[in-house]
Amino acid sequence: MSDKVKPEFQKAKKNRIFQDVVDQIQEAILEGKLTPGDVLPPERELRETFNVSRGTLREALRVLEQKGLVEIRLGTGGGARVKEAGTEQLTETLAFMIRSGTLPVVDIGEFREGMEGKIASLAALRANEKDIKRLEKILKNACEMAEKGESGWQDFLYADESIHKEIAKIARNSVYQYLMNVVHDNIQRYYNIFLDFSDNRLAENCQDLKNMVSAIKERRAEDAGRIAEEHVKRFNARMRAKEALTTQAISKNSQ
Amino acid sequence: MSDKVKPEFQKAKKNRIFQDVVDQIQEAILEGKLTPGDVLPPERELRETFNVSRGTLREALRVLEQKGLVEIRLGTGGGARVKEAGTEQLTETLAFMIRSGTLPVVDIGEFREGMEGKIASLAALRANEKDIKRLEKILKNACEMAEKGESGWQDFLYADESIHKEIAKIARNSVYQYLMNVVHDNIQRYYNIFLDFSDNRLAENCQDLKNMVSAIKERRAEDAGRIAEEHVKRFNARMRAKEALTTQAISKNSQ
DNA sequence: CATAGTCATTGGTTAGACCATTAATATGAT
DNA sequence: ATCATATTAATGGTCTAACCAATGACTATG
Repeated sequence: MSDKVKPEFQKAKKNRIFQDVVDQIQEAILEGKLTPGDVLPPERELRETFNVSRGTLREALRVLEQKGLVEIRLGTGGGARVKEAGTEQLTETLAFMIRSGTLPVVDIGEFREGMEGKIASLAALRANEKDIKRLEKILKNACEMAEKGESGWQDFLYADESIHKEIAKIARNSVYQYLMNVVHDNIQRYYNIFLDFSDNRLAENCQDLKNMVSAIKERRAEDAGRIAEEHVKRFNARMRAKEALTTQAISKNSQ
Repeated sequence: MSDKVKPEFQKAKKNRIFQDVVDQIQEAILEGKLTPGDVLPPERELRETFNVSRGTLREALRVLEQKGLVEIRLGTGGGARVKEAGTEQLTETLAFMIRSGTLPVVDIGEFREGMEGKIASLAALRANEKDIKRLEKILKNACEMAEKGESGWQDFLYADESIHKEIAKIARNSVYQYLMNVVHDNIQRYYNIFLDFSDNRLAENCQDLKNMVSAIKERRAEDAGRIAEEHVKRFNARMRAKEALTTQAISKNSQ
């Protein structure tokens, strides 16, 4: 039955020397032989170590830099520093996939429904008093903005974003927190451009937020999750409707 | 209130020429001026177009290649081809973050609980007859393997993976489907190494799968989601327990 | 003591050459 | 005529050697 095993190997990309250099340095980082903050020797020295030309070495450094593994500084005391593993790289790639349509926005929206629900549930289970206080403070601010009507609209959107991200933080799961941020920055913020005051239904949204925070405060995890999910679901439905209208208008114009 | 706006600009990375070349080509791809399959002119020609040295141009190409935007072939008729936007890049980055511990495995496990639940629910809503048939076929195979006891264990694991991925496909959401694959390949497969026959509780797992498929078939979305979530939750709990034991044993050894 | 200038270090860029791989084409044996 | 083999042109991969540009430390000068 071993013929069922899926190899999933990577194509052994030619004998490219710079790739070998990349692999060696990357491996050193993964094995902890190089840790964040470490500075690699100057290019002219590394060139000798690896016994490659400077050009080849630099191609390797470009790849490592693009992978987010090292950061390169200019001038005296400059050079390639091993970076703290971060999420910028992932974020950039995701952003590109969204912009280019590789990930359909409807799918992302739907994904967000489930994610926000789960996050709210977890937050309800894990919030401490300090968390609740911060949350209520932001909420108060948001609703004040909402009450100002159209003039407070932009600020409400900003406060709304803060609340969602704060809840993600309270859920204390780095994966959810990261995805939440990236989705918000690439989808919600994009959608908000097309929103106008009437779309936003400030009072309704504000009430949703209030209910959600209450549920979290009172540790009603299921409720919190359900409210959050419904909240996002309604938003998505409204955006889809708007999108359909836009598409319709465009196809009408192009006739 | 415009002082509240979060800029989130990127550091204007110095006057690096190759970066400018990267930006221009990337922009051309995003704008559709370059579409997948297009072949860029040879390096020696591009060098003149951008008025840079070949070395600089090649550094730009390395970055574009690393970003997954182009693929470079050798020999006559070779060159840089614009690639179909894919997920390999994202996958590689994620795999690195998991391997390096940037994303804690417990967080990923917890994330998976929610995700698998949601996927099962969606699958229940969207499965057609063909989907169900495929699913039942894989299920039957999996359970036969399970009944063989220890000898069928490895095959059961493989069939189990197939079922989960098939359900993700049925859910018809590219984001969930992608995340499911990446998590499975990087976490589940990793965990499986440490599993032994007794851990796997073949009969219990098989029953879970049966219940899940039934729920999907009968469009009981809530049930399907709950069963899937519980299934993963139990698995995670078992792995955490095992991990704690291992850690304990290690610290005992190192004393 | 402070300010401005000098200089060594290190990444960024250029130029030109040659090597290695690939696919098309020409050549030759059967 | 057909198929195998050798040639060749196109193109990426690598090397060498030089010079430019930014940076920070050191030094001289007021």
